[in-house]
Amino acid sequence: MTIDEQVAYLMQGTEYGDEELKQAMANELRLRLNEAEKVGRPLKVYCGFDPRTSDLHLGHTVPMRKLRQFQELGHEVVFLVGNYTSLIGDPSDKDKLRPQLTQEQVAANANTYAEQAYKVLDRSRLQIRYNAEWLSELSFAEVIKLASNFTIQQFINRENFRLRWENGDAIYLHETFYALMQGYDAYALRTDVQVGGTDQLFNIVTAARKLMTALGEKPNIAIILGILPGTDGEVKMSKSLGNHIPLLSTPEDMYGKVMSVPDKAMGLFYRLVTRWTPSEIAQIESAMASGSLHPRDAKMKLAREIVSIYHSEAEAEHAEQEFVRVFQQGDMPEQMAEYKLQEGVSLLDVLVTNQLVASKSEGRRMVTQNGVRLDGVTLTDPNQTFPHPGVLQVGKRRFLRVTP
RNA sequence: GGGCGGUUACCCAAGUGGCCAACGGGGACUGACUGUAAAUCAGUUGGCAGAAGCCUUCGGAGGUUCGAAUCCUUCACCGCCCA
Repeated sequence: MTIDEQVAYLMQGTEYGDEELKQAMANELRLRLNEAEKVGRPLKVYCGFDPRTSDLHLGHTVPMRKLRQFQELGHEVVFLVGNYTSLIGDPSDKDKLRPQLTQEQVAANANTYAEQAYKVLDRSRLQIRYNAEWLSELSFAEVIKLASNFTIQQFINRENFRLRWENGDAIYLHETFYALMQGYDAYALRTDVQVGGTDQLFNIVTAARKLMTALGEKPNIAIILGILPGTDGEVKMSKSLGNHIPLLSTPEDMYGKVMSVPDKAMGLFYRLVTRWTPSEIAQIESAMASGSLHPRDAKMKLAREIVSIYHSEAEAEHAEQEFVRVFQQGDMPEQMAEYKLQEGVSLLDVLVTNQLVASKSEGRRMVTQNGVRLDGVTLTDPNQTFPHPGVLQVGKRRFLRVTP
Protein backbone atom coordinates (compact mmCIF):
# COMPACT_ATOMS: atom_id res chain seq x y z
CA MET A 1 0.00 0.00 0.00
CA THR A 2 1.10 3.53 -0.66
CA ILE A 3 1.26 5.89 2.29
CA ASP A 4 -2.02 7.45 1.22
CA GLU A 5 -3.73 4.08 1.03
CA GLN A 6 -2.34 3.22 4.43
CA VAL A 7 -3.76 6.40 5.86
CA ALA A 8 -7.16 5.62 4.36
CA TYR A 9 -7.02 2.09 5.74
CA LEU A 10 -5.99 3.21 9.20
CA MET A 11 -8.54 6.00 9.32
CA GLN A 12 -11.34 3.65 8.31
CA GLY A 13 -14.06 3.55 10.94
CA THR A 14 -12.73 6.54 12.86
CA GLU A 15 -15.06 9.08 14.34
CA TYR A 16 -13.80 12.32 15.78
CA GLY A 17 -17.01 14.29 15.93
CA ASP A 18 -15.10 17.13 14.29
CA GLU A 19 -13.92 17.13 10.71
CA GLU A 20 -10.99 19.44 11.40
CA LEU A 21 -9.63 17.24 14.11
CA LYS A 22 -9.98 14.25 11.85
CA GLN A 23 -8.07 15.99 9.09
CA ALA A 24 -5.41 17.10 11.52
CA MET A 25 -4.92 13.56 12.78
CA ALA A 26 -4.89 12.12 9.28
CA ASN A 27 -2.25 14.63 8.28
CA GLU A 28 -0.15 13.94 11.31
CA LEU A 29 -0.42 10.24 10.65
CA ARG A 30 0.72 10.73 7.09
CA LEU A 31 3.70 12.78 8.22
CA ARG A 32 4.63 10.30 10.91
CA LEU A 33 4.40 7.39 8.49
CA ASN A 34 6.62 9.20 6.01
CA GLU A 35 9.11 10.08 8.63
CA ALA A 36 9.20 6.54 9.98
CA GLU A 37 9.61 5.08 6.54
CA LYS A 38 12.55 7.34 5.87
CA VAL A 39 14.49 6.15 8.88
CA GLY A 40 13.20 2.61 8.53
CA ARG A 41 11.48 2.27 11.87
CA PRO A 42 7.96 1.04 12.58
CA LEU A 43 5.48 3.19 14.43
CA LYS A 44 4.72 2.30 17.99
CA VAL A 45 1.01 1.88 18.50
CA TYR A 46 -0.92 1.05 21.61
CA CYS A 47 -4.34 0.65 23.06
CA GLY A 48 -5.21 0.13 26.68
CA PHE A 49 -7.58 -2.63 27.79
CA ASP A 50 -9.30 -2.92 31.08
CA PRO A 51 -9.42 -6.59 32.07
CA ARG A 52 -12.42 -6.26 34.35
CA THR A 53 -14.24 -8.94 32.49
CA SER A 54 -13.04 -11.89 30.51
CA ASP A 55 -16.29 -12.37 28.65
CA LEU A 56 -15.60 -10.34 25.55
CA HIS A 57 -18.04 -9.34 22.87
CA LEU A 58 -17.67 -7.92 19.38
CA GLY A 59 -17.59 -4.37 20.65
CA HIS A 60 -14.38 -5.07 22.54
CA THR A 61 -12.69 -6.15 19.36
CA VAL A 62 -13.05 -2.85 17.56
CA PRO A 63 -9.77 -1.36 18.77
CA MET A 64 -8.11 -4.77 18.41
CA ARG A 65 -9.09 -4.87 14.78
CA LYS A 66 -7.44 -1.49 14.34
CA LEU A 67 -4.28 -2.68 16.07
CA ARG A 68 -4.31 -5.66 13.75
CA GLN A 69 -4.29 -3.36 10.76
CA PHE A 70 -1.23 -1.64 12.14
CA GLN A 71 0.38 -5.03 12.60
CA GLU A 72 -0.31 -5.92 8.99
CA LEU A 73 1.47 -2.77 7.92
CA GLY A 74 4.49 -3.82 9.94
CA HIS A 75 4.18 -1.56 12.95
CA GLU A 76 4.98 -2.31 16.55
CA VAL A 77 1.87 -2.93 18.57
CA VAL A 78 1.48 -2.84 22.34
CA PHE A 79 -1.49 -4.42 24.06
CA LEU A 80 -1.58 -2.52 27.30
CA VAL A 81 -3.31 -4.16 30.20
CA GLY A 82 -4.67 -1.56 32.57
CA ASN A 83 -3.99 -3.58 35.65
CA TYR A 84 -3.20 -0.55 37.75
CA THR A 85 -6.39 1.08 36.63
CA SER A 86 -8.39 -2.04 37.46
CA LEU A 87 -6.94 -2.19 40.91
CA ILE A 88 -8.51 1.15 41.63
CA GLY A 89 -11.79 0.43 39.91
CA ASP A 90 -13.56 2.61 37.42
CA PRO A 91 -16.43 4.43 39.11
CA SER A 92 -18.27 5.31 35.92
CA ASP A 93 -20.87 2.60 36.49
CA LYS A 94 -21.50 3.64 39.98
CA ASP A 95 -24.56 1.49 40.47
CA LYS A 96 -22.55 -1.63 40.96
CA LEU A 97 -19.83 -1.52 43.48
CA ARG A 98 -16.91 -2.70 41.52
CA PRO A 99 -14.89 -5.22 43.46
CA GLN A 100 -11.30 -4.21 43.69
CA LEU A 101 -9.52 -6.93 41.86
CA THR A 102 -6.39 -8.50 43.20
CA GLN A 103 -3.20 -8.69 41.17
CA GLU A 104 -3.83 -12.37 40.57
CA GLN A 105 -7.39 -11.88 39.37
CA VAL A 106 -6.29 -9.14 37.03
CA ALA A 107 -3.53 -11.32 35.68
CA ALA A 108 -5.92 -14.23 35.20
CA ASN A 109 -8.48 -12.05 33.46
CA ALA A 110 -5.79 -10.53 31.31
CA ASN A 111 -4.83 -14.00 30.15
CA THR A 112 -8.29 -15.10 29.07
CA TYR A 113 -8.75 -11.67 27.60
CA ALA A 114 -5.60 -12.04 25.56
CA GLU A 115 -6.60 -15.55 24.47
CA GLN A 116 -9.72 -14.10 22.86
CA ALA A 117 -7.80 -11.13 21.52
CA TYR A 118 -5.50 -13.48 19.61
CA LYS A 119 -8.42 -14.32 17.37
CA VAL A 120 -7.97 -10.85 16.03
CA LEU A 121 -4.38 -9.94 16.73
CA ASP A 122 -1.23 -11.58 15.48
CA ARG A 123 0.18 -13.02 18.63
CA SER A 124 3.69 -13.36 17.31
CA ARG A 125 3.94 -9.63 16.77
CA LEU A 126 2.28 -8.41 19.90
CA GLN A 127 3.81 -6.91 23.00
CA ILE A 128 1.84 -7.16 26.19
CA ARG A 129 2.56 -4.59 28.87
CA TYR A 130 1.00 -3.74 32.22
CA ASN A 131 0.62 -0.16 33.27
CA ALA A 132 1.27 -0.84 36.94
CA GLU A 133 4.86 -1.12 35.79
CA TRP A 134 5.20 2.66 35.70
CA LEU A 135 2.07 4.01 37.36
CA SER A 136 2.79 2.33 40.68
CA GLU A 137 6.19 4.01 40.71
CA LEU A 138 4.85 7.56 40.59
CA SER A 139 5.07 9.61 43.75
CA PHE A 140 2.36 11.91 44.94
CA ALA A 141 4.54 14.88 44.07
CA GLU A 142 4.91 13.61 40.54
CA VAL A 143 1.18 13.13 40.21
CA ILE A 144 0.60 16.70 41.34
CA LYS A 145 3.07 17.89 38.79
CA LEU A 146 1.25 15.99 36.06
CA ALA A 147 -2.07 17.37 37.26
CA SER A 148 -0.79 20.92 37.10
CA ASN A 149 -0.94 20.69 33.33
CA PHE A 150 -4.72 20.69 33.44
CA THR A 151 -7.47 22.98 34.59
CA ILE A 152 -10.75 22.09 36.17
CA GLN A 153 -12.46 23.84 33.29
CA GLN A 154 -10.97 21.42 30.79
CA PHE A 155 -12.55 18.59 32.64
CA ILE A 156 -15.88 20.27 33.14
CA ASN A 157 -16.05 21.04 29.46
CA ARG A 158 -15.48 17.46 28.59
CA GLU A 159 -18.80 16.20 27.34
CA ASN A 160 -19.40 13.23 29.58
CA PHE A 161 -18.53 15.23 32.66
CA ARG A 162 -20.52 18.22 31.51
CA LEU A 163 -23.61 16.08 31.01
CA ARG A 164 -23.28 14.60 34.43
CA TRP A 165 -22.60 18.03 35.87
CA GLU A 166 -25.76 19.38 34.30
CA ASN A 167 -27.77 16.38 35.38
CA GLY A 168 -26.53 16.73 38.91
CA ASP A 169 -24.83 13.34 38.78
CA ALA A 170 -21.72 12.61 40.76
CA ILE A 171 -18.33 13.27 39.29
CA TYR A 172 -15.66 11.84 41.50
CA LEU A 173 -12.38 13.59 41.85
CA HIS A 174 -10.40 10.50 41.08
CA GLU A 175 -12.17 10.09 37.78
CA THR A 176 -10.10 12.99 36.58
CA PHE A 177 -7.01 10.92 37.33
CA TYR A 178 -7.97 8.48 34.65
CA ALA A 179 -7.05 10.94 31.99
CA LEU A 180 -3.75 11.57 33.71
CA MET A 181 -2.96 7.90 34.03
CA GLN A 182 -3.78 7.25 30.45
CA GLY A 183 -1.75 10.20 29.32
CA TYR A 184 1.14 8.95 31.35
CA ASP A 185 0.83 5.51 29.79
CA ALA A 186 1.26 7.08 26.38
CA TYR A 187 4.28 8.96 27.62
CA ALA A 188 5.82 5.95 29.33
CA LEU A 189 5.50 3.94 26.15
CA ARG A 190 6.74 6.79 23.96
CA THR A 191 3.96 5.84 21.64
CA ASP A 192 3.39 7.29 18.18
CA VAL A 193 -0.25 6.32 17.94
CA GLN A 194 -2.93 5.59 20.46
CA VAL A 195 -6.12 3.78 19.54
CA GLY A 196 -9.38 4.11 21.43
CA GLY A 197 -13.13 4.62 21.21
CA THR A 198 -14.88 7.95 21.11
CA ASP A 199 -15.27 7.82 24.86
CA GLN A 200 -11.49 8.04 24.97
CA LEU A 201 -11.29 11.17 22.85
CA PHE A 202 -10.49 13.45 25.74
CA ASN A 203 -8.00 11.07 27.31
CA ILE A 204 -6.16 10.55 24.07
CA VAL A 205 -6.39 13.89 22.38
CA THR A 206 -6.37 16.33 25.24
CA ALA A 207 -4.71 14.54 28.12
CA ALA A 208 -2.15 12.35 26.42
CA ARG A 209 -1.05 14.85 23.82
CA LYS A 210 -0.69 17.61 26.32
CA LEU A 211 1.14 15.51 28.84
CA MET A 212 3.52 14.10 26.27
CA THR A 213 4.32 17.56 24.98
CA ALA A 214 4.83 18.84 28.49
CA LEU A 215 7.21 16.00 29.21
CA GLY A 216 9.19 16.70 26.08
CA GLU A 217 7.89 14.00 23.76
CA LYS A 218 6.10 14.17 20.45
CA PRO A 219 2.36 13.91 21.09
CA ASN A 220 0.68 10.68 20.09
CA ILE A 221 -1.64 10.57 17.12
CA ALA A 222 -5.19 9.71 18.08
CA ILE A 223 -7.05 7.02 16.22
CA ILE A 224 -10.56 7.45 17.57
CA LEU A 225 -12.90 4.67 16.54
CA GLY A 226 -16.63 4.87 16.16
CA ILE A 227 -18.88 3.03 18.54
CA LEU A 228 -20.12 -0.37 17.46
CA PRO A 229 -23.84 -0.56 18.06
CA GLY A 230 -25.43 -3.67 19.48
CA THR A 231 -27.94 -5.95 17.82
CA ASP A 232 -30.57 -3.23 18.18
CA GLY A 233 -28.50 -1.02 15.90
CA GLU A 234 -29.01 1.99 18.12
CA VAL A 235 -26.85 2.03 21.18
CA LYS A 236 -23.37 0.89 22.06
CA MET A 237 -22.98 -2.84 22.28
CA SER A 238 -22.82 -3.86 25.89
CA LYS A 239 -23.51 -6.91 27.92
CA SER A 240 -25.63 -5.06 30.44
CA LEU A 241 -27.95 -3.85 27.71
CA GLY A 242 -28.26 -7.37 26.39
CA ASN A 243 -27.54 -6.31 22.83
CA HIS A 244 -24.12 -7.89 22.63
CA ILE A 245 -22.64 -10.64 20.51
CA PRO A 246 -20.30 -12.64 22.73
CA LEU A 247 -17.10 -13.89 21.17
CA LEU A 248 -17.66 -17.21 22.84
CA SER A 249 -21.11 -17.77 21.33
CA THR A 250 -21.65 -20.72 19.03
CA PRO A 251 -21.24 -20.20 15.29
CA GLU A 252 -24.99 -20.54 14.74
CA ASP A 253 -25.85 -18.10 17.45
CA MET A 254 -23.27 -15.60 16.36
CA TYR A 255 -24.46 -15.83 12.77
CA GLY A 256 -28.05 -15.30 13.79
CA LYS A 257 -27.25 -12.38 16.01
CA VAL A 258 -25.41 -10.62 13.22
CA MET A 259 -28.40 -11.20 10.95
CA SER A 260 -30.67 -9.53 13.44
CA VAL A 261 -28.69 -6.31 13.31
CA PRO A 262 -30.68 -3.61 11.50
CA ASP A 263 -29.53 -2.74 7.99
CA LYS A 264 -28.66 0.80 8.89
CA ALA A 265 -25.91 -0.43 11.20
CA MET A 266 -24.23 -2.63 8.62
CA GLY A 267 -21.80 0.07 7.53
CA LEU A 268 -20.38 0.38 11.00
CA PHE A 269 -19.99 -3.37 11.27
CA TYR A 270 -18.15 -3.47 7.95
CA ARG A 271 -15.75 -0.81 9.06
CA LEU A 272 -15.21 -1.83 12.62
CA VAL A 273 -15.29 -5.60 12.88
CA THR A 274 -14.40 -7.14 9.54
CA ARG A 275 -11.11 -7.73 7.79
CA TRP A 276 -12.27 -5.81 4.75
CA THR A 277 -10.40 -2.93 3.19
CA PRO A 278 -11.93 0.41 2.24
CA SER A 279 -12.17 -0.58 -1.42
CA GLU A 280 -13.86 -3.90 -0.66
CA ILE A 281 -16.39 -2.12 1.49
CA ALA A 282 -16.98 0.49 -1.19
CA GLN A 283 -17.72 -2.30 -3.65
CA ILE A 284 -20.32 -3.91 -1.43
CA GLU A 285 -21.98 -0.64 -0.66
CA SER A 286 -22.20 0.48 -4.26
CA ALA A 287 -23.58 -2.91 -5.26
CA MET A 288 -26.24 -2.54 -2.63
CA ALA A 289 -27.00 1.03 -3.68
CA SER A 290 -27.40 0.00 -7.31
CA GLY A 291 -29.68 -2.85 -6.35
CA SER A 292 -27.46 -5.63 -7.66
CA LEU A 293 -26.87 -6.88 -4.13
CA HIS A 294 -29.80 -7.57 -1.83
CA PRO A 295 -29.24 -6.10 1.66
CA ARG A 296 -30.06 -9.50 3.11
CA ASP A 297 -27.29 -11.13 1.10
CA ALA A 298 -24.89 -8.39 2.08
CA LYS A 299 -25.68 -9.08 5.69
CA MET A 300 -25.24 -12.80 5.22
CA LYS A 301 -21.81 -12.08 3.82
CA LEU A 302 -21.12 -9.98 6.88
CA ALA A 303 -22.34 -12.65 9.26
CA ARG A 304 -20.22 -15.22 7.53
CA GLU A 305 -17.16 -13.02 7.70
CA ILE A 306 -17.59 -12.38 11.40
CA VAL A 307 -18.19 -16.02 12.28
CA SER A 308 -15.14 -16.97 10.21
CA ILE A 309 -12.94 -14.73 12.31
CA TYR A 310 -13.93 -16.24 15.65
CA HIS A 311 -14.58 -19.78 14.55
CA SER A 312 -13.59 -20.94 11.09
CA GLU A 313 -14.49 -20.72 7.46
CA ALA A 314 -16.12 -24.15 7.63
CA GLU A 315 -18.11 -23.47 10.75
CA ALA A 316 -19.29 -20.19 9.30
CA GLU A 317 -20.54 -21.96 6.23
CA HIS A 318 -22.31 -24.51 8.33
CA ALA A 319 -23.90 -21.79 10.45
CA GLU A 320 -25.14 -20.18 7.30
CA GLN A 321 -26.77 -23.38 6.07
CA GLU A 322 -28.38 -23.82 9.42
CA PHE A 323 -29.64 -20.26 9.32
CA VAL A 324 -31.13 -20.72 5.87
CA ARG A 325 -32.83 -23.94 6.93
CA VAL A 326 -34.30 -22.65 10.16
CA PHE A 327 -35.16 -19.08 9.39
CA GLN A 328 -35.57 -18.85 5.69
CA GLN A 329 -37.18 -22.21 5.10
CA GLY A 330 -38.80 -22.47 8.50
CA ASP A 331 -37.31 -25.88 9.08
CA MET A 332 -35.90 -27.34 12.27
CA PRO A 333 -32.34 -26.78 13.42
CA GLU A 334 -30.03 -29.74 13.07
CA GLN A 335 -29.26 -29.94 16.72
CA MET A 336 -31.36 -29.05 19.69
CA ALA A 337 -31.66 -29.91 23.32
CA GLU A 338 -33.50 -33.12 24.07
CA TYR A 339 -35.93 -34.13 26.73
CA LYS A 340 -37.27 -37.56 27.53
CA LEU A 341 -41.00 -37.38 28.01
CA GLN A 342 -42.16 -38.40 31.47
CA GLU A 343 -45.50 -40.06 31.99
CA GLY A 344 -48.36 -37.63 32.56
CA VAL A 345 -46.46 -34.32 32.71
CA SER A 346 -48.18 -31.19 31.50
CA LEU A 347 -47.11 -28.91 28.69
CA LEU A 348 -46.33 -26.25 31.28
CA ASP A 349 -44.05 -28.62 33.17
CA VAL A 350 -42.09 -29.42 30.07
CA LEU A 351 -41.64 -25.75 29.25
CA VAL A 352 -40.46 -24.89 32.73
CA THR A 353 -38.22 -27.86 33.46
CA ASN A 354 -36.43 -27.34 30.17
CA GLN A 355 -36.07 -23.63 30.80
CA LEU A 356 -37.84 -22.69 27.63
CA VAL A 357 -39.66 -20.18 29.82
CA ALA A 358 -38.66 -18.54 33.08
CA SER A 359 -41.81 -19.35 35.03
CA LYS A 360 -45.15 -21.04 34.70
CA SER A 361 -46.80 -17.67 34.31
CA GLU A 362 -44.54 -16.89 31.40
CA GLY A 363 -45.29 -20.29 29.94
CA ARG A 364 -49.00 -19.62 30.16
CA ARG A 365 -48.45 -16.30 28.47
CA MET A 366 -46.52 -17.89 25.64
CA VAL A 367 -49.21 -20.44 25.06
CA THR A 368 -51.97 -17.84 25.19
CA GLN A 369 -50.08 -15.75 22.64
CA ASN A 370 -49.81 -18.68 20.26
CA GLY A 371 -46.07 -18.85 20.76
CA VAL A 372 -45.81 -22.55 21.44
CA ARG A 373 -45.85 -25.21 18.73
CA LEU A 374 -45.41 -28.95 18.67
CA ASP A 375 -44.33 -30.29 15.29
CA GLY A 376 -45.61 -27.08 13.78
CA VAL A 377 -49.04 -27.27 15.39
CA THR A 378 -49.91 -24.44 17.75
CA LEU A 379 -50.80 -25.60 21.25
CA THR A 380 -53.49 -23.64 23.03
CA ASP A 381 -53.97 -25.22 26.44
CA PRO A 382 -51.09 -24.77 28.87
CA ASN A 383 -52.45 -27.33 31.31
CA GLN A 384 -52.94 -30.20 28.93
CA THR A 385 -50.81 -33.26 29.46
CA PHE A 386 -48.02 -33.23 26.96
CA PRO A 387 -49.66 -34.69 23.83
CA HIS A 388 -46.92 -36.69 22.15
CA PRO A 389 -43.18 -36.71 21.45
CA GLY A 390 -42.00 -34.31 18.78
CA VAL A 391 -40.24 -31.01 18.27
CA LEU A 392 -41.41 -28.31 20.61
CA GLN A 393 -40.84 -24.72 19.53
CA VAL A 394 -41.26 -21.62 21.66
CA GLY A 395 -41.17 -18.31 19.88
CA LYS A 396 -38.90 -18.09 16.92
CA ARG A 397 -35.78 -19.68 18.16
CA ARG A 398 -36.23 -21.91 21.15
CA PHE A 399 -36.41 -25.57 20.22
CA LEU A 400 -36.63 -28.80 22.18
CA ARG A 401 -36.75 -32.33 20.90
CA VAL A 402 -39.13 -34.29 23.09
CA THR A 403 -38.36 -37.97 22.87
CA PRO A 404 -40.53 -40.87 23.99
C1' G B 1 -20.88 21.45 59.92
C1' G B 2 -26.09 23.65 58.58
C1' G B 3 -30.67 23.83 55.43
C1' C B 4 -33.54 21.38 51.66
C1' G B 5 -34.76 17.46 48.27
C1' G B 6 -34.38 12.42 46.55
C1' U B 7 -34.10 6.55 46.66
C1' U B 8 -40.54 2.99 42.93
C1' A B 9 -40.41 -3.06 38.77
C1' C B 10 -34.80 -4.21 33.26
C1' C B 11 -34.20 1.56 32.48
C1' C B 12 -36.60 6.47 32.80
C1' A B 13 -40.71 7.97 35.50
C1' A B 14 -45.94 8.85 37.85
C1' G B 15 -48.24 7.80 42.34
C1' U B 16 -48.19 11.36 48.75
C1' G B 17 -53.39 6.47 53.55
C1' G B 18 -57.85 2.25 50.70
C1' C B 19 -60.02 2.55 43.55
C1' C B 20 -51.95 -0.09 43.60
C1' A B 21 -49.02 -5.64 41.24
C1' A B 22 -48.68 0.09 41.12
C1' C B 23 -50.29 5.65 35.21
C1' G B 24 -47.01 6.72 31.10
C1' G B 25 -42.58 6.09 28.02
C1' G B 26 -38.35 3.10 26.54
C1' G B 27 -36.68 -1.77 26.24
C1' A B 28 -37.87 -6.88 26.02
C1' C B 29 -41.17 -10.86 24.60
C1' U B 30 -45.40 -13.06 21.51
C1' G B 31 -48.46 -12.84 17.13
C1' A B 32 -49.42 -10.61 11.91
C1' C B 33 -46.40 -8.68 7.85
C1' U B 34 -41.10 -9.61 6.35
C1' G B 35 -35.15 -10.45 4.59
C1' U B 36 -34.52 -13.36 12.46
C1' A B 37 -33.75 -5.81 8.62
C1' A B 38 -36.61 -1.37 9.05
C1' A B 39 -41.49 0.60 9.40
C1' U B 40 -46.42 -0.69 10.88
C1' C B 41 -50.51 -3.12 13.58
C1' A B 42 -52.35 -6.19 17.80
C1' G B 43 -51.11 -8.13 22.51
C1' U B 44 -47.99 -9.42 26.88
C1' U B 45 -44.41 -7.77 30.53
C1' G B 46 -43.86 -10.14 39.68
C1' G B 47 -45.08 -15.29 41.36
C1' C B 48 -48.67 -19.41 42.44
C1' A B 49 -53.68 -20.95 40.77
C1' G B 50 -58.43 -23.56 35.64
C1' A B 51 -61.11 -19.32 37.83
C1' A B 52 -62.61 -16.60 42.10
C1' G B 53 -58.46 -15.69 44.77
C1' C B 54 -53.84 -15.93 47.34
C1' C B 55 -48.58 -14.58 48.09
C1' U B 56 -44.13 -11.30 47.54
C1' U B 57 -42.61 -6.21 45.82
C1' C B 58 -42.01 0.53 45.90
C1' G B 59 -33.55 1.87 49.49
C1' G B 60 -32.89 -1.22 54.81
C1' A B 61 -35.04 -1.97 59.77
C1' G B 62 -38.89 -0.79 63.12
C1' G B 63 -43.62 1.75 64.25
C1' U B 64 -48.76 4.21 63.74
C1' U B 65 -53.40 2.40 61.41
C1' C B 66 -58.94 -1.91 60.28
C1' G B 67 -55.62 -0.73 56.04
C1' A B 68 -49.14 2.20 53.96
C1' A B 69 -45.31 2.84 48.01
C1' U B 70 -47.91 6.84 50.49
C1' C B 71 -47.72 9.00 57.73
C1' C B 72 -43.80 8.60 61.96
C1' U B 73 -38.78 6.95 63.87
C1' U B 74 -34.16 5.35 62.56
C1' C B 75 -30.11 3.61 59.37
C1' A B 76 -27.70 3.68 54.55
C1' C B 77 -26.76 5.97 49.96
C1' C B 78 -27.30 10.17 46.43
C1' G B 79 -28.12 15.30 44.91
C1' C B 80 -28.73 20.71 45.57
C1' C B 81 -27.77 25.23 48.36
C1' C B 82 -24.89 27.61 52.36
C1' A B 83 -20.10 27.18 55.17
